[in-house]
Amino acid sequence: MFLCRSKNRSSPRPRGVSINCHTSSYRIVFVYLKGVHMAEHFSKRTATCGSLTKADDKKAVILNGWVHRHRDHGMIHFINLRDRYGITQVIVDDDSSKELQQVALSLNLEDCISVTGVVRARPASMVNPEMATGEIEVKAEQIEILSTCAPLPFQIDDGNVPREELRLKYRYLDLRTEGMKKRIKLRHDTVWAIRRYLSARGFYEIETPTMIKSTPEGARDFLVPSRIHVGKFYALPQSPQLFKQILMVGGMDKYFQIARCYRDEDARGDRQPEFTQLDLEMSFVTRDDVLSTMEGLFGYVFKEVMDYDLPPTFRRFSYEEAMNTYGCDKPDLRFGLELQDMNDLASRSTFATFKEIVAQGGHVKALCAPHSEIVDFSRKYITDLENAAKVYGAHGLAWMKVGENNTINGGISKFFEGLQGEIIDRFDAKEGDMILFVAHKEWKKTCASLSAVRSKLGKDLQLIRPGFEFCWIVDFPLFEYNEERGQWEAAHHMFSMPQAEYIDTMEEDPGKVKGDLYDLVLNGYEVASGSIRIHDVELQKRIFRICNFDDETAQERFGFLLTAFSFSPPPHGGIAPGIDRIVMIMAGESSIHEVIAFPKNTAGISPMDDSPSFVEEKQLEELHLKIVYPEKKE
RNA sequence: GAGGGUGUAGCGAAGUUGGUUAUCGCGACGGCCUGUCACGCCGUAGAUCGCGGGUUCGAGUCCCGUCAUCCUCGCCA
Repeated sequence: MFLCRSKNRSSPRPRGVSINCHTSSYRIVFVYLKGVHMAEHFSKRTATCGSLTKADDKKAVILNGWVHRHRDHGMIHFINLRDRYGITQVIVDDDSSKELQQVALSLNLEDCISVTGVVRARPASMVNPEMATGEIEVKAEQIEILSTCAPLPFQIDDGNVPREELRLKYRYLDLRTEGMKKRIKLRHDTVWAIRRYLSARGFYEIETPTMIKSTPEGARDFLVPSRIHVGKFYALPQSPQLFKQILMVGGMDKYFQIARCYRDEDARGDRQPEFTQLDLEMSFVTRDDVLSTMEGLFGYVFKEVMDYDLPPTFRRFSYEEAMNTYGCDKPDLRFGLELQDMNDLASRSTFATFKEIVAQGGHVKALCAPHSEIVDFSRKYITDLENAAKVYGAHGLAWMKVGENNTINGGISKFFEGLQGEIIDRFDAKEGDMILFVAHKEWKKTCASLSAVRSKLGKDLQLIRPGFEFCWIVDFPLFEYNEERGQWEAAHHMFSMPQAEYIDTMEEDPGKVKGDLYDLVLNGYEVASGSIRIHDVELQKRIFRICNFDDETAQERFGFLLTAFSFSPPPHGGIAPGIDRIVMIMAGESSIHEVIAFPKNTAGISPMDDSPSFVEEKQLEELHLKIVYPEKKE
């Protein structure tokens, strides 16, 4: 295409000057630069919009970018030209040619242009200290409009953030904003820091298939129909779990992968149908090896990417301890408000409701909200807290206030005659504090409800310290009883190792068995989950049986793993940190959408490409599929 | 599957106990301006108030339904 015009190369142009040839529907521009003759569609940049400084004074440059702003003062135009690297002020004034002034006049915001010109240092009075390139500007000699911008559906850069629906529909415009660029860079930096760290420590990055056999437990699978094998389906992986274990059997020793995972469940602010995990597995390790590898990794990543110092090791809580102290298994340690067990005092009180719940084996827990200048502990506010608790099953939220001279008053205080001293001591409560109680037959619901109250208080009273607080939650129960299905299920997954002391007798009371399981928690979010795996076929089969998988079913579903495990698997374990969530927290955001280039909305729809969509009848025929629509409800 | 919030001009918002011609900022368009940097000044256009129905003399406002979207519970080994 260019060859036929190559003869024009014989007429070199002075540096920075170009000629537009309108010999075809597009422009061909010939640029003479650094002694090289080239035919190009456009004047290619010699610098970026963030790179020029005073040291470049008088230098001839070409910049490519978008018109970020255009200030037209009649005989002088200021054009803020933007690219990924920054913004540079371009100037067109009365020295400029009529043609150039004409072009400047015709510029619209977000037009993509190429500016050929000369850098000049700004006089002291015109320096803009707010701008990285505020000490210089580029006097334009020529401006080419590379492409024009249609009327914008929303403005690219200002305080008015459009509703997310629009941002997602026109994500390419949204990506041009400073915030998105910063977050995409943060994600890139994070992923590359991870790769550097792990590779330097002997980990191999290995890809595993994204079309795999469907495994029925856990979340719903996304299915991919096979055209060749009628009636058969691949599944998209919920995680590379089985493959990474098999990589260990294959002697890969240390593996990681930035892996896309798919779960067909309802989305949330911190959940997408497809998401990215750092999947990682190691051979010949115990739990503490995995934990310290992660501590080292995140210490490195946070230092490299954010210059933030993490402690060399993270606090550890057993599952039970975390639940009893914070009410949940992903506590936000950036504030206190620890829970206290109140069963003893409740049963010594005259409060029938509490006494009854304790007598039935239930739980009464409480926390102490400190006196606050920000929030008035009014009846209305207590009702707000109560509603937060009720979402998680609490029937109500009881309260009492701490008065002067170690007294308690209001709410349920009258039932605690003679116990006020003990209550106040237990919380080290001060005048103006409020003590809040949740009582429920179920331990988990008591914890979860009061945890919701704790979270709301943390936010409302502005108790949350800035920063990043990691912790480990360990010793999770290995099994959970599913009331609905009337059977035991793996709390994490069926490949996790029971702790040694439970192995011999685990069939007797599966509910008591603790696993070699661990979660990594950051600022109240679960950001990683892992375990030491079973590497013994017989033990694996016993776990399957407890989870109501008979040998035949287990063989059918996981036969390939069991077969692999008959060939001397090493002891191994691993973990899978969620990249989206971690980068989200690093970015100080509350939705993973903000750190994903093309996220789906809460309904699993991608507003930009409008997926999912119907397919051609012919495609269905090839796959031997027929859609049976659900009947509409009356 | 359930509960809650939101929907007013291209974008972001205001709109009182229901009451005249629905307001403001940004943007767009036209004009003026030689040092701005969120430039400034003058002017113009732009809204079936998500959609459908109801109550009322009168609905952006009240009621019912519906759609979209966000948050939450369930779900997410």
